[in-house]
Formats: sequence, C-alpha cells, structure tokens
Amino acid sequence: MHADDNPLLFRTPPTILDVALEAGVSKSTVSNVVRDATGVSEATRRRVRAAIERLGYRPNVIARQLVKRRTEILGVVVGDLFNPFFAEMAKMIERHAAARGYTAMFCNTEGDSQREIEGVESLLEHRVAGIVFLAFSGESRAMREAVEQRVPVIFVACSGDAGDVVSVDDVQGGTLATEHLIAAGHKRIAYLSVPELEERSDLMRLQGYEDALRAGGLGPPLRISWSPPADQAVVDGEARKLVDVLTGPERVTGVFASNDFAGIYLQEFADRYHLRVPADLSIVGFDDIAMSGLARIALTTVAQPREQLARLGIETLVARIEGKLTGPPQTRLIGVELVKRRSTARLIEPARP
Amino acid sequence: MHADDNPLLFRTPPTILDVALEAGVSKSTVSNVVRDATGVSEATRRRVRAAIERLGYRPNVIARQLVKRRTEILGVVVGDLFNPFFAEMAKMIERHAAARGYTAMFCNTEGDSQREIEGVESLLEHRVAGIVFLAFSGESRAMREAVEQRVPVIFVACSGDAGDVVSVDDVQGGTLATEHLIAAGHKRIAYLSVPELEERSDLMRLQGYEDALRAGGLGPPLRISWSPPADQAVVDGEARKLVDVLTGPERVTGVFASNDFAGIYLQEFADRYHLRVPADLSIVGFDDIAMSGLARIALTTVAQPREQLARLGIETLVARIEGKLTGPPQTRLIGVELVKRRSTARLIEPARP
DNA sequence: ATGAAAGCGCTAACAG
DNA sequence: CTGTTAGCGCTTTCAT
Repeated sequence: MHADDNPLLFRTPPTILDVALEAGVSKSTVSNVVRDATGVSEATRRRVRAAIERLGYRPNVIARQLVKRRTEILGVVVGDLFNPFFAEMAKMIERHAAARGYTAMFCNTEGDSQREIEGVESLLEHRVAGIVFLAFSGESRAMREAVEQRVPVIFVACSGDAGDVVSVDDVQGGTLATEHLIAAGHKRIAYLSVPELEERSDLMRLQGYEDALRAGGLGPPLRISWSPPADQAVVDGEARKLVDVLTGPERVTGVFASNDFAGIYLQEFADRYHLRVPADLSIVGFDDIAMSGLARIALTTVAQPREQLARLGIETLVARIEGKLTGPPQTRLIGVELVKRRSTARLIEPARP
Repeated sequence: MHADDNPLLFRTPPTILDVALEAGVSKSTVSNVVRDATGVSEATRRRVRAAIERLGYRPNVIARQLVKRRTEILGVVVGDLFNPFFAEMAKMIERHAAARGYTAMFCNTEGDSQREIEGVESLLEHRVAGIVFLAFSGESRAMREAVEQRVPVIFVACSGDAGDVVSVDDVQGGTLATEHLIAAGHKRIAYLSVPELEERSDLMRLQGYEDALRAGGLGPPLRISWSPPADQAVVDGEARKLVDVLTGPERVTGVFASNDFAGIYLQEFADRYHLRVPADLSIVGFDDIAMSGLARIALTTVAQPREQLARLGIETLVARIEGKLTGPPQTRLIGVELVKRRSTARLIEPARP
C-alpha cells in the first residue's frame, strides 16, 4: 500500500499522500478531513480518520506554514529567566499563547543586546507570527526590519515604540514607592538599579522617584548602580563601597530598588553587614514576585499585575496578527499598587542637638 | 527589478528569487552564497551579498526545513517555570542549545500530564529535532510515537525509559539528606512531597529516605503530601492538619522535602505557626536553587549541579540528533552534595523521665 | 563557476 | 462530494 511495509520501525513519518493511498482517496480529501473542512461525506471522513490512526499520521506543520506563509509561533524575548519576575511572566505568556493555539519560542537575552538581536533575528527567520518582548534593550536593525516586514510586536511589562505596549505605569510606581518612604520619615532616599533591568523601565522608575523626591522637598536624587553581590557600586557615577553609602551619619536610610530582585539582594547585603532591615534601612522593591511575599523576605514592593499583563499582551498581539486590530501602536498602561510589608518602617531619627 | 518598488513599506519578505533577480544570478548561486558553499567566485559572492543587504533578505527557515526534512529546533518540556529550579534549568538549556545553533521551543506542563501530551504532540508536529524533558510524568501515546518516529529524546534531571537520561542520583540524594537529619539526632523524620514534582524523582528520593531510615534503625517512614499553602496534608494516605504533625510529643522534628520549593514553603508554614526552624523543626531540601542560599532562607539542601546537567543533556541530545551517538539509551547519573545551612540543627531532646 | 529542474509536504483554487 | 493542479521558498543533483 504505502512505501514502508513495517509501519512501526525506523520509518520516515507518513505524509498526507501515504494517508491518501491508505484510505484510497486523494490528498485534498485527506487535507479536508485534517483541517475539519466541510464538504466531506461522513463515510469518507471515517475512512480517512482510520487511515490516519493506522499510520500514526501527524500533519507536517512546516509544510503547512510554508504554503500558508504564516506560522502560529510566537517569539518571546525574555530578559533573564533567572529572575523570577521573568520566569513567572514567561509562564503566563506561554499559557495564554497556548490557549489561543500559538506555540512559544523563547529567547533568553540575559540583558545582552547582542543576544537580543541574534534572538530576534532567529525568530524572524523562523517567520514567527508575532513577537512578545518581556524586556527590550533598544532599537536595532533587526527590530526595524521586524516592523518593516510587518511582524506584529508587543512590549509587555516594558516599552518600545515599534509596537503596542501593555505595561504598568512605571513612573507612578516609582512615585508610589518613594512617597511611601518619604511618608515614613526618610530623608535620604536612594534609587538602586541592577544591570539586568532594561533601560527604559529603569529610567521611568527613576523618573517617578525623582518626581516624588522633588514633590517632597527632598533631594538631590541619589542613584546607585549595583551588580549583586559585589561590594562596590556606582553611586552617581562614582565608584564607592556600597556599605559606606548605607552607614555613617549621612547614610541612606531608604532605598527604592528598581525591582524585587535587586531589593532582595540588597536586603541580603544588609544582612551580611549586620544592617537591620527595616530598623537601619528600609527597602521598597518593584514587581511583587512570589518570593517577596514570603514571611522571611517580606519585601514592601510595587505590585505588577502579571496575569493581567500577560493576558492583555497576548490578546492584543493576537488581535494584530489576525488583523482584528489595526492602526497605529497603542499603549496601555495599567495602574500599580503598593504592597506594604516588613522591609519598610518609620525612620527613628536620632535626637538632634 | 523585483515585485515591490517600495522595498521599505508593506512588502512581503523578499525571497531568494528576489535576490537572484536583483543580483542578476540564479537562485542556486544565491543559495550557495547564503550557505557559504564553495565554488562561487569572489566577485559574484560580493554582488549577491550586496543584493541581500539592499533587499534585507533573510532566508526562510521554514522552506529550508521542509526540503532538508529536519529542523534545528529543540523542544523543551518544563514542569513549571514558577519553580525556580525549572526556570534556572530552562535558562541553561536554552543557552547551551543556542550555543550549538538550536532554538528552544518550550512547553510548560504545570505538572499536568494532559498538557504534557498536547505539548509533545505540538513539538512533534513542528518536527523538532529532539526533545528535552525537564519533567516527565509518564509514558503516553505521543511519547511512544516520538520514539517510533525516531525523534531523539533526553531526560534531564528526571527520568524515563524512552531515551537517554542525564540526572542526579536521586536515591543517593535522599539518603544523604536523611542521614544528615539522623546524624543530628532526629528520630522522627518525615518525607514531604508536593504535587509539582514528577513521580519518578519523587519515588526515588523517597526510596533514598527509606533506605537511610532503615539503615539508621529508625522507622517507620512517614510520607507527607502537601500543596502549599494548605492547612491540610495527606500523611501516609490519611488527611491531617499539617500543624498537628509538627507539634505535640510525637511530633516530627526533621523533614526531608522532595525539593527546595517544598522546603521553603514548609519553612514559611512553620514561620506562620511560630515553629522555629531549626530549633523546633529541621528541614532539608533538594535542588539548591539560588533562593535557598539567601541568608534569610538558608535552606540545607541537596545540590543538583544544574549547569553540568544542562550541558551534558544538550551535548548528548545533539550527539544523538547528529548521529554521533548511537545504540541503546544511556543513563548518566551525577553525584550530589549536601549543602549545610541554617535550616537544620542538632535536635535538643527534652529530658526524659 | 553557474544555471535548470526536481522536489520537500502541504493548501487552495478550480474542475469534474 | 472528490480529484487535479499549481505553487509556498528553499536545497540539491546534474548539466552546461
């Protein structure tokens, strides 16, 4: 009947033609059955189904993609799966994509823009139907081409101007976090960022921090860049020992960390140096990853509604892909909430002379 | 020259034919240039390269896959990205795959065997070159067909008999963990597992636990199944309040948790009930995820060499794919080490009458 | 060194 | 209701 007499061993996967031969019909009929197209008699349908079953036929998505000139693969560009925020987002993105019939192809950029470009390049070669950026380090040639070639792009929990954006209001979040510290009586409040966070979100959270500082009559802003668990950090462009920033009379008493990952590692750093959190140092994070909610971590943080971001992100991207959404890129900003936990407390000022 | 006069807007991606026309050569020549094949004069090569650049041509991987009848996509079946162990493994697997020219396609099964089957099915339809299981819930039809159709399969940090295995010695790990508790004077030691862990690893760690218990003259084994953060747990098949197991004169003083995730949530549970870890309860985990190393968590645990697992796993799988490794499935078990931290301590026995 | 031609497995008109 | 046919964009002999 078909090429291989031993259908169970060492066979090359059966094709639609094998099924057609086996069922005694034409390729098209098999195709119609497989695609659940109308206009196939119930009898034929059954016969074809039986043949498919017998042969263990599985449609070759690649051939289908080639002729339809589109895939149902979504590219997902992730900052760093090591950071639970990305891992949790990645999981939700994958789930929503799968629910809508799309498969996810991941690229972990590890914050490296070269890897990001290569990743996008590879996604584009695979002709993904759309790209989800969970982190985006900046415009590049690959990006521009992606847009030119009309691959819909969405920025989820980050931002870029090549496509739709579904994100939180980073400025508002930064303000919320900083206001919380100000309200607790802190005067010297720093902004801490780690290299893993992509630049735009970083800048906007910094912006919110600066706004709040100014509004509170405090200042000047103090910006710390730190790669945990290093001893050194860059403070306002100058290399200093991090511990020096957190001790002494002029010490920083409140830190708004650009994300929970940074906040938790700062807390770890404080523990190591016997600085008490929150007695000596109050810390606010951003994201509200699961870990931050543990009693032992108890990080006060700005919560990102991850589930909502993922859902809206996929919804929007799929609408673009399927042509149900047209027009210029849309930005949808979701409000954030501060979750108060035990990493922040009212500042106990030493008595002044 | 080619179909679209405005190459920057709304164009369908240029094909190899567009490039050929643009460069004034044949498709084959372009193909030869793209694939860096020998036998193309330097002059032609340059002309073709220029045309590619001008048009922004990017080879269509799908067409290539169709004709070569193989992809360079690796399917990765992940248990649950929410668990940092999987997230960290996923990241490393992706990195090693990318380093060898393979792209990763992920399926998050969330411990659900139905989702696992659908995921594998989808991977198979996409004609992935191989499948990496980071979690495996059991044999299924899809699995059997995967093997029949000769898609190489590898089980990393888990096990199955349809392909090669690169994993740790779960029994040894379970023994190590339990022996540590025994050596610290604990008499009533329980084994705790959460539903997310796949069955085979679970069973083997349980086995190691039972072995150690027996060797230490202790017993009978006590097995707790718990879904954090529930109050109830199933203890030796019987539903009980978890807190009751951990309090009272006959209380369990040492727990070997089947993974860090479970261990950390048990610690959280203990904190909530004001049980002191390790004074009232010693906990040993398994995996050594980054979180366990934080001073505030400080979970004693059996470390899985994740980097090594990922590297060996991809190495082996790629060797199978490329035909450099043949013969029956191989199992490679890697030794584990106990990392002692502050979640375990010597048992202070109350004075006996 | 280059080109022509035959598919890879499938879908989608269009005929019958 | 079913079959025929013409590609999708690429690789790969085989000629030239």
